[in-house]
Amino acid sequence: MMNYMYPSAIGAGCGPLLQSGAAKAASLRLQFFQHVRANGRAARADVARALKISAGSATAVTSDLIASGLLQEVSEQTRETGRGRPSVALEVVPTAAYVVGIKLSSRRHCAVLTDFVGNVLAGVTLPSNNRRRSLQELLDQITSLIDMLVQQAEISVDDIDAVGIGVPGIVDMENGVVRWCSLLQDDDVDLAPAFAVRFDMPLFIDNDTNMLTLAELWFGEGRDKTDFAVVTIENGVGMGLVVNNTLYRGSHGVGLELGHTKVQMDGALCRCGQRGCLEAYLGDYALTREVGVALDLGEARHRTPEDLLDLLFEEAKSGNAAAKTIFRRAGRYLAVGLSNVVQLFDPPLIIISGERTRYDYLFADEVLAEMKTMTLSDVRQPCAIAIRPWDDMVWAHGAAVPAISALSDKLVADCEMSNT
Amino acid sequence: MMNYMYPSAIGAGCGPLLQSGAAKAASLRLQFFQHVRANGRAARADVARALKISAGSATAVTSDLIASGLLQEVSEQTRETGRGRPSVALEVVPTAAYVVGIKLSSRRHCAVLTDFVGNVLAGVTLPSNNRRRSLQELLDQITSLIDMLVQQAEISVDDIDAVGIGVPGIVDMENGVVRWCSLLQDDDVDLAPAFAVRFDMPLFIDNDTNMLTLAELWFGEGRDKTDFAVVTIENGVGMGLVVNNTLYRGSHGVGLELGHTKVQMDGALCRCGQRGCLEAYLGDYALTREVGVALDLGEARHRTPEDLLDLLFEEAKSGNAAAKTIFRRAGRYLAVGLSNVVQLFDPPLIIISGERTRYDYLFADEVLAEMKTMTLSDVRQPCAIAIRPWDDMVWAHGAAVPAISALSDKLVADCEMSNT
DNA sequence: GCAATTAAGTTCAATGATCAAAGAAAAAAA
DNA sequence: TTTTTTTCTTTGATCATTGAACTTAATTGC
Repeated sequence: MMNYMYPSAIGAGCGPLLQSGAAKAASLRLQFFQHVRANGRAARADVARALKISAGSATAVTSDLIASGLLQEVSEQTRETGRGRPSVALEVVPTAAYVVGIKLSSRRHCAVLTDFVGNVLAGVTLPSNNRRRSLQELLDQITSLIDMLVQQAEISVDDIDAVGIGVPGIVDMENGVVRWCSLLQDDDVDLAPAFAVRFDMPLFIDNDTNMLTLAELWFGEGRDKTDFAVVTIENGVGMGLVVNNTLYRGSHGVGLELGHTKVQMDGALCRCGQRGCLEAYLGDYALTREVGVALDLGEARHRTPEDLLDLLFEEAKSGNAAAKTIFRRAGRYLAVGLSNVVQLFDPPLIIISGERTRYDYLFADEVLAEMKTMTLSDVRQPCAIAIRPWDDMVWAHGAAVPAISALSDKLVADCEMSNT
Repeated sequence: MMNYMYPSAIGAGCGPLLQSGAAKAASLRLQFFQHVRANGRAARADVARALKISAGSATAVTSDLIASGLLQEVSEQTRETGRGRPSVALEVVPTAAYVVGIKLSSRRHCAVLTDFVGNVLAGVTLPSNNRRRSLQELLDQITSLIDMLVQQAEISVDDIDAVGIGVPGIVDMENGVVRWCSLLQDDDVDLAPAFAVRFDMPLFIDNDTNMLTLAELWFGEGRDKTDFAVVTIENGVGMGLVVNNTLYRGSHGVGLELGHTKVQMDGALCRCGQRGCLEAYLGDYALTREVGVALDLGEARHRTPEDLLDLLFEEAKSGNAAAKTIFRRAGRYLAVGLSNVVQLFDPPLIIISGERTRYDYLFADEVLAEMKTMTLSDVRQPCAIAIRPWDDMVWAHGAAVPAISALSDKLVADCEMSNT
């Protein structure tokens, strides 16, 4: 007993070898700025209390940030009660920077222009298609989107300070390389470097599901949660995860593939080649597989899967029992997939989004009830489920987040330099 | 298009509302101390380079920590090469504190005494049983364990500075309350407060799987990973998750229940009442269900499930094909469960531990190969799997981690106070 | 209408953590 | 023995932050 030794100790000592991120804290100016942005408006005294800093520091920091044009005072008339000197609200200067967020997909591209506060100033879409394209073609499409935004918002391209793009695929964020993407002909495409040749501003790319998750963290219901999950149901079924207020990306940047978790040993064949994947029961090809049996298609037989699915949904809504069963079955598998997320991760909230959310049969009360049964134990609180009405713009909005975030870090750092 | 608004914005502003943990960084003294502990030994100059602080700061911090009795210089003779003045290694003073880690279970309790560096000085076990007991009985057993450790290590109880306990159940860490535990008669037992009545030292309690995960993070293969998962196969199947060097506990403190993820829609009945849980194929009752069919039991019929399982394993090892099939089938379901973890979290490493790891049929090459097939895509790197030889002491060792960690924080903070 | 009260914001000397630079110490190499 | 190299220490300087006193601007009560 005395000679117990931990089987595979790595070297001497104990404790984690890698410094946790908490090692280097954000500077006071950045914290202050972020707090004001998060609250929309906040007085110096409010921020001082929240960040537990002295009033003097608040004054100093504020004057620096105002001098750098990042914050501004707001003349706030509305004041019902309270004695003392009225507080002066501060807000982020919206025009301090402009940022573009883009969602690329095979159906249509989507882009928004936001100001420094994240407000959407313009939004445009561009038809896309299923064909794989070259890097140059994609860059042309990106350029078109930016041009359209510039026109709509009546600004100049030079006013834009950064761009974020979410792509359906696998991304090396560090180097701005698209490792694999259904839209591109080639693998390992140097998107960010190529972008830098055309535009004089930084480009941030990431997986599109991650961008949507960031949208929820920055603008949506995730804002007041430290941990939550986002499930996207589109062509495939993806997942985004926020842990400790931070997007978790997994170790290989592949994205979290809820669609390829197995819900049935030796189950239905999935297009990934495996059997029993959730997607094999929830993907469009899975649903349309049985359309011919449920519906008398006639000439509709040759439509695209998407159209077939819409047709099936119409039928189900108008009472076709066979069509309903197809959705019902898919819903049951979805319930299993979601319950697995709850069991494995125990989040306080799962947000479901994506194009397919319009097929509300998937989220019938009975489906959610089923999920609840599958996760409920004596002790577990039920996990909240939020279903987002589908909107492409949200993805594009989320794509702007890394750009806004990096830009704020940089501008606040510049402010620290100059006010020394 | 212009009137796009995020559907459910929470108040004004944007960005996460809760400050991420990075807000308040660890003090330099604490960082310095942690670095020395993590490396076992380190010279001032090494630490200064690693933490990117000046040599002057290193000297100042070191002298404070030495004065407080937390660090000490080591006369290091071994020095092969190098010019200049030889560096003076520093190490944590092992005797600066003593800590006890305890794992409670229905088979046997287990406890270790460690010094301040985490070295195990003594280890003891105490038989347990399946009966539910009162808080007082459990406290008596804890007292016995501590007494035995004190005797073995020839120290006094007063020398112990903190205790950590891992229990199989659901725990409210904050308040030291055991919400539910298979060992206790009652729910919501105030273990830590009751402990405080008997002993004059802090008690830290947590779920046992979390404690094992901490053992891997502090002493095991997880030390050099920022993210990894630990899967425990015992009576049930549990999981621990480390994200960004920090143990992720889930939002309800229920523990991450890999055992109750569904691997088969409408599958085998689980003792939780659901169908298709992984545990329904991997738990002891699942394996022994078919023992009667595979083996001619005779009088062995009335043995405990554990013994039956050992019998089955012996049979399989000596070539019984039917017995082998039982393990083989369980192994296949385990492969599905693990592949789901990989798909959902994409960790670089999964460590498998727990009592059942001795049934190596579960981890036959074909099982791991199957798992690999189920997760492999064109782009995903295979996830490393490490199988820990089972050892109760590791769990107890991990139970000491929160105690050691909290103690270091406190002692270093005291050091900062005194050296002002 | 006028003091008293309350709270926000400002100013400024004091603090203290950290650093840069210079120097002392201890070894190997020339 | 001298030079080089690296570690460690010392010291004065710097800069972010605080605490406390002060100013400003409002409400409340007489």
